[in-house]
Amino acid sequence: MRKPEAGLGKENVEKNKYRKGLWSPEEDEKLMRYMLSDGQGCWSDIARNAGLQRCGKSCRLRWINYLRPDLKRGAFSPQEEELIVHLHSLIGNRWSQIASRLPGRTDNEIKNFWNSTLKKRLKNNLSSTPFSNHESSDPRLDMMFGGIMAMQEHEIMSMNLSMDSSSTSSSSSQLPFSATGHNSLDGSSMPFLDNNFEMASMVGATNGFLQAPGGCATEMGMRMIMEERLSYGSLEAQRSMEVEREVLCLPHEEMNNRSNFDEYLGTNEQNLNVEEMFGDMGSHGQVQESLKMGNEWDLESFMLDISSFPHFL
DNA sequence: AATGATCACAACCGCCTAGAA
DNA sequence: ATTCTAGGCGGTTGTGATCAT
Repeated sequence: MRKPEAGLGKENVEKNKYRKGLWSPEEDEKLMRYMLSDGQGCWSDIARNAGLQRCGKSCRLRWINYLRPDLKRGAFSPQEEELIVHLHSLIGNRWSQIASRLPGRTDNEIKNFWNSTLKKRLKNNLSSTPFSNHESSDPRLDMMFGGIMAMQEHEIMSMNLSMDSSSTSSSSSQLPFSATGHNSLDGSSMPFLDNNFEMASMVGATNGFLQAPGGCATEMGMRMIMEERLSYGSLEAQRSMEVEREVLCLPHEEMNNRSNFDEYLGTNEQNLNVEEMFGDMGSHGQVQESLKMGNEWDLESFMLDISSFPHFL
């Protein structure tokens, strides 16, 4: 539940000047008209000049998420869904980054779609069998997932994974891993039992990406990544990883239709490094910081750790 | 028809960062 | 160097619509 209104301090009096809640068609029209005719200046000025009793922040949100002319409306296409799942498996809850690869879609829209639809769908897939009813193209993959999912809580906790899956505040979202070294893999937040499926994003992290803030990669995403790995020879595996890196740097135009995207995946062999990939995410320093803290995680150590489980490989 | 449950999505909140003062 | 402000982001909540009973 939302916190109750705080007392009537000066700040609250200031805040109360502004209207809240759903936007009326009149307000939409005012903002739209102002933005299309003279949409300049900071958002608080825009709010004032457009004659709205809204704070600038609210206007910004409304414009970005609803009024912007270039927004794509309607249901997500299967290609978009697939792309969201894939990108999420790689970078987690970085909705704005995911949205930047889906022209006409907003981070809010994708986040809502994920939380209300995709997450549930993936969860249902998971629960229909002891592990999943997903038919892997490679039996090794099913063994691997079976092994992972069969891990007991104490076994997982014994893995020296210092990751922060709390992600309940955006402060944690600013750090790829917990700056405090806090290991949130306690009994209350098992990576495979909550909605986040942390381990999947850890595998994503092996592609050269850091684990997403708050984890939140999916089993399906993990499978997609691992299937790609297994579908290539060892030499090809490296190329696959680079292709994934490329995905996150695709210009919008490349994503506009699936055929372009497929063609892109099939032909582009450029090398990119993490700095290039994440340069626009402002996380370069965080990447370095995370590595300094010794919180990095890699597939090899993951494989070593889980290879000791009796039902694995 | 009434009511409660569920869903989808709009909007807000709190935090962070960058840049200006 | 510090403070302030705007903008950006992810998490969370509110609300209307739809469905099930």
